[in-house]
Amino acid sequence: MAVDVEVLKAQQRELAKRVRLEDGFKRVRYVAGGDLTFLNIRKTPTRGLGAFVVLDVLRGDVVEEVVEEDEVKFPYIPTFLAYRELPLLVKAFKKLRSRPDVVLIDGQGIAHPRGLGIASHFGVYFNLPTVGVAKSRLIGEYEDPPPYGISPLRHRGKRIGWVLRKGKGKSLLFISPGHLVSLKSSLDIVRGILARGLTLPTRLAHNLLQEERRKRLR
DNA sequence: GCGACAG
DNA sequence: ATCTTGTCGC
Repeated sequence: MAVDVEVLKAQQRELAKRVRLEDGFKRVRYVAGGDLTFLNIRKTPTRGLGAFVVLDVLRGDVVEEVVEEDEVKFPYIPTFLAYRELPLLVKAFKKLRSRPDVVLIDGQGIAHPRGLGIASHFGVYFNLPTVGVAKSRLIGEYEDPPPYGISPLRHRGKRIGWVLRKGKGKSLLFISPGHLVSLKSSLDIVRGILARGLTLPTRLAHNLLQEERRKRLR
C-alpha cells in the first residue's frame, strides 16, 4: 500500500511544536551545508548520495567534507521531502567529526505548510541551529526582489523567511529559519557568507555530490 | 473541484 | 532532483 500522509502530517505538526526561533548559537564560524543527489531519479527505490561540507567563514576555507551512500525508498511528495532525504542526511552528518555552529540544509525551514520543512526537521532531530536554503518557493507570498536585494516571505500575514536575489538576472534564494535560529539571523548568516565572497556550503555540498555522482556512474 | 507543489 | 554544450550577456 501507498504512503499514509495523514500519519506523517500529524508527526510533522507534533515535531513543529519543538521548533525554536531564538538564536541557539554562540558564534557563526563553522557553517555546514548539506545536500543530496540521486543516481537514477526516475526510479524510486534508487541509490542516493548525501554530503556535508563545513566552511570556516572566518578563514574562508573548507574544513571538512563527507559523503555517504544509501538506498532511498521513499518517493518525493511535496511537503514530505524530509521523509525521502532526512535518513541519508542524518547518516552523512554523523560521519562529520567537526561540530559546526550552524547547519544549512537544501530546502525549506519553517516556510512549510505545517512549519516543518526539512531544515527544521533536521534541526529538531539533532537539536542544532539550522537554516533552510531553497532554490524555489514552497509556500508564501513575496515581492520580486531587485538585483542584490531581499524581500520578506509572508504566509497568512506573518513573516516566515526571506527571498534573496544574488545578482542581476540571477535566480532567487529562499531563506527560512530551521531551528534555534531567528528570522533575522537566518538572513544574516547567509548574507554574511555571501558578503565575504564565499560560496554557500549547501552549494559546495551540491558541487561535491556532482563530482561523486560522475565517478560512481561509470 | 482546481491549481500549487522544497528536491 | 536529472537529461546536456555551447552560447549570450555583463
